[in-house]
Amino acid sequence: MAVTIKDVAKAAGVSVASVSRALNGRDNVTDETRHRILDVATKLRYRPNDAARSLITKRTQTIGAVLPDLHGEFFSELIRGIDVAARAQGLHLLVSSSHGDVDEATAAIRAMQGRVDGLLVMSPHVDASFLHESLPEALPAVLMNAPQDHSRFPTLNLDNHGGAVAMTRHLLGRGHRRIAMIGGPAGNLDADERRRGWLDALGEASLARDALLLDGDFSEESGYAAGKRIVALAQRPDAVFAANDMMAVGCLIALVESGVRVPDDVALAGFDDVPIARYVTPQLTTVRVRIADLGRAAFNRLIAELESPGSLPARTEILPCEIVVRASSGDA
Amino acid sequence: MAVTIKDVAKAAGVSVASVSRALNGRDNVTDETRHRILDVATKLRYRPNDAARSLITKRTQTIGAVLPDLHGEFFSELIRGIDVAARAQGLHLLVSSSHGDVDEATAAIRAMQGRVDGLLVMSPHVDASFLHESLPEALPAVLMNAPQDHSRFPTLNLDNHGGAVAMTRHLLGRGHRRIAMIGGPAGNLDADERRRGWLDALGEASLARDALLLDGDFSEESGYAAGKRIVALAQRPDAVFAANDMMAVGCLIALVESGVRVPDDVALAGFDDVPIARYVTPQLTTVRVRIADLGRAAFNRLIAELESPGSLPARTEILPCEIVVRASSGDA
DNA sequence: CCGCATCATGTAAACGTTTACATCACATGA
DNA sequence: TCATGTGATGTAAACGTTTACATGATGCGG
Repeated sequence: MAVTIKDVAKAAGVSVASVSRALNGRDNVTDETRHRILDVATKLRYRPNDAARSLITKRTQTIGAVLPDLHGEFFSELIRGIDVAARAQGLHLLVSSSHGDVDEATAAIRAMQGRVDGLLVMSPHVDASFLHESLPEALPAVLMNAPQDHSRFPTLNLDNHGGAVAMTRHLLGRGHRRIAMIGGPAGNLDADERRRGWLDALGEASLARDALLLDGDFSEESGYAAGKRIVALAQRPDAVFAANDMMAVGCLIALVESGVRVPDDVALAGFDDVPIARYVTPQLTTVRVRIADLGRAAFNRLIAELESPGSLPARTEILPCEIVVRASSGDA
Repeated sequence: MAVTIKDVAKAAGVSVASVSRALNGRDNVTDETRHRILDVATKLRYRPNDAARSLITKRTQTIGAVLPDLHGEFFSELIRGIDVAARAQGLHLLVSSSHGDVDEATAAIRAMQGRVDGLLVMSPHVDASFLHESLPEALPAVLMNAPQDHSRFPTLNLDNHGGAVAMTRHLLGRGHRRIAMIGGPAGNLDADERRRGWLDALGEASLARDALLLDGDFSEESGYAAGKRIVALAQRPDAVFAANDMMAVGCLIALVESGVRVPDDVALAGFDDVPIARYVTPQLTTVRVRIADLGRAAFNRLIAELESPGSLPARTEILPCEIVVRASSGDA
């Protein structure tokens, strides 16, 4: 029923080959015939069948994004960044998000096989190396926030460690000595790196020995719970560094509820710089991660890989973070 | 290079037809041969070629989502809702977002043709009817937040009008009489409906005559600007109803900066119930829209359409909103 | 034991492209 | 004038499936 290349060929009085050539901008077609063909094609509202085209070219003009169960702003920034970049290249974007664990992500990748020309994978799971192994050999892929242990794929990571070090140093610089951390979920790479950075910076100041680490899972609730625990502590920390902003916000609410003043009694810092960080009172000191940049960089890397496969070494790139000092760490 | 159905057939000692039948769960295959085929297939790591399959079946197992330039939470909630629902059905999700105007959206739809079995389209543009006309006849589609003027597609809308009426009544009930609105961008359907609801509710109270409408465009900055204008007003309103939360937040910041107390001097309300609404001080009274529900409902509608085309009438459904009273409207 | 229905399996066409190769017209140079 | 090169166009194979139809075996009633 739909109009095919044959219909166009017939109507234009040429062969299908010529139509194909004209439409794909090959140079071995007379300008005159090309024009005639193009005219007919638009007149007939011809649209090439993508499936047929993919079948023979083995290209889908689509890239896939496999993402973990990210929340809110992070997620939208990332997807939007990738989407815009993809559209600029005339590529489509197939997404599969909210994968809680490596198994789900692996399944998603498997399902995308054959539907995409390349893959953008974010899997902040420490056991993600297994996932990398299960990525098909032939499919170009770029990893984000992935463990960089001998992966055969280009990888882009945030400088979680560096950011955490910088923030901890900032708090030390403000004169704080007992700097507690609310950690992220177990098995999460970002959380691990941030914790490590905090510890390292404390170590520099010879304060690592009695460092206080509270459990958290990146949720606001877990931050709130941690805040309540802090309030109940015999000896309160001077400062609390939450492994992400939402936990910092939860903690802030808990502290305020209990009459603990921020930053006067306890300084507070987060990580991510989500929009909310600027709207809480006091505004939250945090580490800014340029998530849109991450998405864009990963996409560009993938494009490079698509255009000349194997040309780039599969090295790991680290995107810097910067600390953003606001009132919650005693800005004034 | 990749293993095809022929390889499986050869290895299993059967014809390609039998392999196809076995893999697709047809019943006209002996259990014994089916097992053998399945065994061979997994052993060979066979994966059907989607392009070839699509070519003949005319199905892509993919649905497309065409979205406007939504921001943050809205966007992620929606995509995530659709994604989860799609994956549950074994469908893939092709997204194309951040379309500022109808032309971009139309282009996106055109590009998706042939790649998707159905379309979810959100286009809160008042001139979207043109877009509907350009949707291909054959492609099932469900519209969200669309003008419902004789569209031939099922449409799901939020009850913007009802929500605005309810909120305005709430403010009136609190004793406010001069209730200003910060409006949304021109040509935006949601903004229009919210404004209309506000005016209607004022009309009920015979207060529509000197209603004060301030310009805005849904951005925080425009809310801030409106707030500054309000501060400068000779006769300030008792209450401000912003057409969305981000403008309400911007306005709040402007008011606080100028020493205007909320809600004591001026009550404030927003629309959307984005997460930030709960974190500002005072917490923001707003209208909750269940965006995830909208996505899910639209998706289910689309699935129904896919399974039995034309069975459902293309009627418009309105999803209710509920008002959430918090401190900014004088909760205490 | 024959004719017939039933049912598993095989054969081959079809889906709509791209592209290697063949063909053909024409210009060029000797 | 003829061989040869060039460049546009046509022919047909190939891509990897699904499926209508053909085939052949098997079981059954008469």
